[in-house]
Amino acid sequence: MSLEDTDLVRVRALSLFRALDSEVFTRLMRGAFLQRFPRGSQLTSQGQPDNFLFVLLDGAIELEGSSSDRESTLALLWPTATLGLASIVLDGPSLMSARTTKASLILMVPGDAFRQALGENAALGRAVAEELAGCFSGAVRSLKNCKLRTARERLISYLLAQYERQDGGSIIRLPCRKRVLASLLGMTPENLSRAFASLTPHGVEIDGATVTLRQPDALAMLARPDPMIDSDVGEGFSQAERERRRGKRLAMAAL
Amino acid sequence: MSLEDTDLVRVRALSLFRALDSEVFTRLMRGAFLQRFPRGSQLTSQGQPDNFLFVLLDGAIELEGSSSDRESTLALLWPTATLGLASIVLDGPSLMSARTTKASLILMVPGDAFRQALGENAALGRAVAEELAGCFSGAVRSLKNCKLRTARERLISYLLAQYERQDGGSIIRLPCRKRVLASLLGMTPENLSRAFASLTPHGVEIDGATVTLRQPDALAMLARPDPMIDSDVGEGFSQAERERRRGKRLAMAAL
DNA sequence: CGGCGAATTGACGGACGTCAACTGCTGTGG
DNA sequence: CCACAGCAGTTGACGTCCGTCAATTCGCCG
Repeated sequence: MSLEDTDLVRVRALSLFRALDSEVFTRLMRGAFLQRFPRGSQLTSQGQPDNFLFVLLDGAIELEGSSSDRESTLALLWPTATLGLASIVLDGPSLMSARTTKASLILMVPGDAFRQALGENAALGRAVAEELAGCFSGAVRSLKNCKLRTARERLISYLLAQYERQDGGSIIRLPCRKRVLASLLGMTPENLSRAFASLTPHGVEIDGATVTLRQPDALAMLARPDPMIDSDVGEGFSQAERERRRGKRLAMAAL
Repeated sequence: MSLEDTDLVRVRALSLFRALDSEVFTRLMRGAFLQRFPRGSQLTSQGQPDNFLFVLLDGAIELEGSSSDRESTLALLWPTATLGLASIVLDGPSLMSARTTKASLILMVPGDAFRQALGENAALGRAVAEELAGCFSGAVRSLKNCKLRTARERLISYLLAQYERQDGGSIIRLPCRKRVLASLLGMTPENLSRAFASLTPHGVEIDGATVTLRQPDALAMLARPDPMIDSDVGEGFSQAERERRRGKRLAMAAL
């Protein structure tokens, strides 16, 4: 599939590419192409070489780590996130396995062209550095989330973070199946179910993927949300994606 | 304290600075200075602004995360590691608290000068991107270590990683107090003590900070070490530091 | 309508944290 | 130089959190 203008504009607006000269940008995009993937497509496999930088334009991606037959969801990606930047920069193996959880539209940028441009262009270098610093920051927050909180606290913090982020008052739509959420939060589906049940006395009502928080303040007392952890935990490591959300919040605030 | 030539040579050899023009390097170093810190000095505090890039030339640093009166050691840094790169690049708050665990010699590079040079110099941009990609990779490995293994498996993997890394045959010297190691591995000191005890039937002998592995192969069966996790887990997120170790291993292999 | 997977619920067990007591080391000051 | 305070480490008893296994229900899609 060729690059349509509307898609190109969206890519151009990403923090990774925004500061680039038109000439460098077009050179990068010359080798790039758009691809549609059905739900469940494996994009990368942990430990395998990674030859493309992915930009998720539409759909959803699950990042998963595995070791000796155990698996865990490490993050979920939404538009407009990037994937694989660290592997491309280091020319090393993929850190995580990635697979689409919805039919997705993905821009694929060849890694070698990207690496070459990186060595030649200071603006790209800076943008990549900022993006990777954001990835690192996200991973450190996930690590703290995992080491400093119990499973129940992680669930509460997750719900409160979604509550802050989504606009619909005290009503939240879970963005993924519960078993995926459980893995993301580092627990079993059974335990997630019980944790949800234990929150009903605190004003949490669950109906399928719809969760209503009747007493968010009471929940905050149970988990002590922490801005140095909760901004965007487990919601992908991509700075571009964070920016998109920040922009959305600002746009809403302006109304 | 002023920059001595011998120290300057060590800094110049770091992957972060190696590819730089002499002119850019000297400009960066013009505002930099060396400082000695006694054991226990607080270098950064989680959430506080971070105005220096630290380069640990001598000593040791513990990185710690905290949230609502709980604390956890996230990594240990040895020479020649860098600290604070992500915060400097993003001009944001410190992600973790850092404090020296030994008397330390540290090069402090002003953050604003560094940020400015980053925007102007492609070689620096690339070096920073690589360093941060390494940091991200390290953090992701720590996250997998935490989510995919039990406490006992983390200990075994840690011992095996140290065993691979240190030269002294099957004898390991723990690089930190056991309570710090426990926190790094995500367990309590009591539990670490019990985990050690449970390994004696498998050829692990403990004498203070000295650990002897009589049957490393048997240990590997108990934990299934994984190269996509274990390279340098919890041993700092700095690429420069990893390189130093790789160099050491290569130098040893050459003997 | 039938089957499959997601989600829930219960019973059970294991891993790990907490509390307390005890030991040994270390550094410090009389 | 030694006494002693204080902390690191170990060990035991106990409780809690959470994983495992199994049974059941529900919704979805063939």
